[in-house]
Amino acid sequence: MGEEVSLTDYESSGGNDDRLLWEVGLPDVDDLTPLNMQLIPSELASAFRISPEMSKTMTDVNRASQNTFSSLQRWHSQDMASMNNSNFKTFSYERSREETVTERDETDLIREGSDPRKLRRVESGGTEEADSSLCNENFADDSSAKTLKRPRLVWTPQLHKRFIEVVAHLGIKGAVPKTIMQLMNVEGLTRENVASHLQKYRLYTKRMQPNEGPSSSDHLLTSTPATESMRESSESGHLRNTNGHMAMPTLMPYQPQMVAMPMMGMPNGGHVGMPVGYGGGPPLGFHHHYNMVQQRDWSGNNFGYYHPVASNDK
DNA sequence: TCACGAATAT
DNA sequence: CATATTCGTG
Repeated sequence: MGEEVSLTDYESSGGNDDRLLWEVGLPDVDDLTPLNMQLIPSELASAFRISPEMSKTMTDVNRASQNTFSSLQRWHSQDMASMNNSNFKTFSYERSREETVTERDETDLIREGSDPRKLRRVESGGTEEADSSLCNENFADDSSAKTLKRPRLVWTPQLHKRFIEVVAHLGIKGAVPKTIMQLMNVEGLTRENVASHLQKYRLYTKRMQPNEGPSSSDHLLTSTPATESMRESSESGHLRNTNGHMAMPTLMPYQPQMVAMPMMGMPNGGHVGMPVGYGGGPPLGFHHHYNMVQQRDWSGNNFGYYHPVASNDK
């Protein structure tokens, strides 16, 4: 459950700390049941033949924590490569799957940690932000970051959803990589990542406009380029800021979480939200095929690689 | 110099 | 396919 939180803030760049957010509403330390406390009375336990190993010592607890941490940190580093065989990877990967399937929606959009390029984030406007959190880089060890190649980003349904939401709320006009990236506020996400995804998105988007109506199929396919009616429906005007940061806690016009997407494994049925601001009668979310094998679907599941950890979200 | 985005490359 | 990278352009 919430283990993914922010241990990975290697450098939370644009984001403001999520930690605060995560802390809000959480029980106080003393409100929590001590981890080393027995949850089941021994009599009861024995009655149900529950493991006799229930009482844990603080040491045990700590050890467990350590493990958790390590697994969360596993990425960084090329070591990943070396220790690759790792069960770590597999481990968390599988877990994410389970969790994802269930229903958690936003919560974790994220991505891994290391990050090569993002050192330069502060640009126009921003004065504040950055710095403070930037330096973190927990494991300064291996040079890390820059120079390192990060694993390919996998656009999980969550990420994609975020993406769609943001794009939808910026007009066609404001939907450019940098801005999108900023609004998504996902740790580790780079502009390139977004640009690439956006390119594909636009592609699908276009491919759907010209209505499939193969009407006069054969010839003349390119004839109807028209469809030019673009207009951004939503006045994207506000929140744009366009430049550094704007952390974002305040804006986000859209509701960040409306969970429950009906579309999960449906074949060609539902579509994800479509961009409200995209050309006239926008195409809907694209998704591809149906087959749950191992494909990813723009509308739903993907069983991908590492599923990042999370942070983000206002 | 930087960011876009189309074209290419993995 | 899905992503990443390159590269001409504004």
